[in-house]
Amino acid sequence: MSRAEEREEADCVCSVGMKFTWDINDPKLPQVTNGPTPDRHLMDSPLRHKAVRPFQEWTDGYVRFIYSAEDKNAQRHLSGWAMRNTNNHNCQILKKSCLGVVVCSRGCTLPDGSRLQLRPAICDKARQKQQKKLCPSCNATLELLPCRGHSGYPVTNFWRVDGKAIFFQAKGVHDHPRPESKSETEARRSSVKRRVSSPPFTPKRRLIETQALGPALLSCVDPSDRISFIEPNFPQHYPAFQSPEPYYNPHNALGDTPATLQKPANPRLYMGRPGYDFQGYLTSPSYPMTSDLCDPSNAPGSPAALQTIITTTTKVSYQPCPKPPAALPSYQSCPKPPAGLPSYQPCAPPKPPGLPVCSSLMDDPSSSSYSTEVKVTEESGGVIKSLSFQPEPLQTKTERADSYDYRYAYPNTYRYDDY
DNA sequence: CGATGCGGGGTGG
DNA sequence: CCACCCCGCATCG
Repeated sequence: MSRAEEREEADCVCSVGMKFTWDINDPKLPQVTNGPTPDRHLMDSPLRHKAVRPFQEWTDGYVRFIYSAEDKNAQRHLSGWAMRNTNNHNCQILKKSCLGVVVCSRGCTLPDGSRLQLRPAICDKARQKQQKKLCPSCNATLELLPCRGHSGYPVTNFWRVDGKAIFFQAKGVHDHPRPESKSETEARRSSVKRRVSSPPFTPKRRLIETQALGPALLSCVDPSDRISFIEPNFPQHYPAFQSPEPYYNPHNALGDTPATLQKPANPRLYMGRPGYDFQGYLTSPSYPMTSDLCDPSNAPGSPAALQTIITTTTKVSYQPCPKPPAALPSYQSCPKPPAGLPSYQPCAPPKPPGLPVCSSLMDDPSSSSYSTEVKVTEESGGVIKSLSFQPEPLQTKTERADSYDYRYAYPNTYRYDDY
């Protein structure tokens, strides 16, 4: 996607020519084009045609994407972050909230210099079990760093199928390191399984596997197995450097996700946890925050004000899962879709109560760059703005010192684009 | 075994 | 009312 196009997508111009954009709760969502390029002639319409984009595994910030209904990853509502289903009592919009990341309570450093960042099990039960395990590196207990990136609550992701597209909207900025991607976790799991099932201990092979999957994979291994991981010469690609993409391919048979479009996590996110710095992140390229609030009245870093705007969109202009019985005659009930189909698929003509007026959310500006720190600065000039209290990316490397209460230390980091 | 979805139900603002 | 959370149930790989 060209620079110009990126710009156009992030076109929340808060002025006379205000260009509205969609919100996951909108009664009517933009139509989607097949091609990658938006229809310029309809740019001024809230319902202007939009183009689908390649799947984004690691979304962050207040962003919105439109994927092709054929996109396998989108169909599965995947995310690199560990997201669990959250009941929002709306069968048309699937809501998921972030579980955070599991880390070593002692914050030890792995052989490769990185830190343990496990993917929290989605299943509650499994997660509890997971937390009882010990750090594969230092034997300390594991700890779940909850996500509080959305006004103190976990970052939420919303999915909605509409027409030929799958709409995705995220709210909040992850205030914790990335966990392993889902595919990595799965890979590790199967790897461990293989190992267990094959008696002959083969150090060589294990090392190879490890290198392929990254240090974080060391985690859930049996303590007895641990020693083999303390191998020197550990590849240093995890977590920050690796592109999630390679691991995603297994799920990406259709190849709708150009690896080149992947972007790493933003180092700034972690300022929220001063006690936990991640070298990997800090050295990784950054990308401009994907905030998309454009209402000047929110500017002054008032989480409260911000929340107002943000959460406003969480509610729906839709009927919560229409119940067949009395009431809503004009609505069909949400019939259970045939196996395989998400039940939140549109099942009734959308009802438009309150039109979510320009939710002041602009369209996924995040996609605007997969560049490096420097480049970001260039591009963002005048567009991406940080709140005054927000330190520069690299300054976020708060020394973790000894204190470990990195949880409630700072408010969320917000960013506003396109004032 | 878990990942996912669904949806009933409780809670606090 | 709304946004969140918890929990159990069911399906599926």
